[in-house]
Amino acid sequence: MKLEQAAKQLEALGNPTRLNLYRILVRAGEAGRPVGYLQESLGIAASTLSHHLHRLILTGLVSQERQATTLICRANYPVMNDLIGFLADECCADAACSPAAGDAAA
Amino acid sequence: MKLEQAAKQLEALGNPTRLNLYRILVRAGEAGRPVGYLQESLGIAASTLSHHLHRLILTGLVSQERQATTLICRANYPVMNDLIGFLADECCADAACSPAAGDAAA
DNA sequence: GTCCTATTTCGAAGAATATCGAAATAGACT
DNA sequence: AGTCTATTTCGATATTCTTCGAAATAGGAC
Repeated sequence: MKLEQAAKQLEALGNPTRLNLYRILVRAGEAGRPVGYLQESLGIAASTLSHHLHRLILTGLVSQERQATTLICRANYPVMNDLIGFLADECCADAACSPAAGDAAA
Repeated sequence: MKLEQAAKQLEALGNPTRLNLYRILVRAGEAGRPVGYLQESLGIAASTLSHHLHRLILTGLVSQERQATTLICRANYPVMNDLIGFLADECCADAACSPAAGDAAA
């Protein structure tokens, strides 16, 4: 993954409203959630939600599928995994990276 | 980790300049890198770098140590690990989350 | 075709961000 | 004290983000 791409995805998740939104979708699993449900859960204006959703979709973290008049939103797990992979990769590239590595000083 | 905290850290990493900066520090390992080195590597104004560095430090992702007139910056691995853990956690909370899980529908 | 629900797009206002250069501070050396 | 290097703080500007309500579109039901 390119750094620019990763930065865009991190930025997309780096907003409390969007992270919350994304979390709901992640926890919803393959079933996904309709936009209306998300709007009620988050308690924000529909237009605001649409805006955030759009950003999440642009980065590939979320996808939508139409079911009649309702739009179902789903978290895109592979994309999330790539992103986590990027972070972990950078972290472990040249350095020791264990959760409790307190004495790794040169 | 709280969602607000995670969002702040993700936002901090969600800027190409800062992600690049952070990557350099991560790859530098325990040795860290002086601010001046980072400035040359990134090719940005010292004041701009200082600003970004400050944001990274505020979220706990980076820490500094003074060595005479030089400030050494280091990536804070445990914080990064917590963040990755948060993402992975959210991802795997209620849903199957394997890199190639294409048929995990309910 | 008209109506109804679900969702997005438009337009706007205020807040926050990214960036820079100039000036200020921190620490060491003479 | 004076000077030199390293880094931050200040002040300003252009850009981007967040949020909303109002109006437009998508799809189905009568």
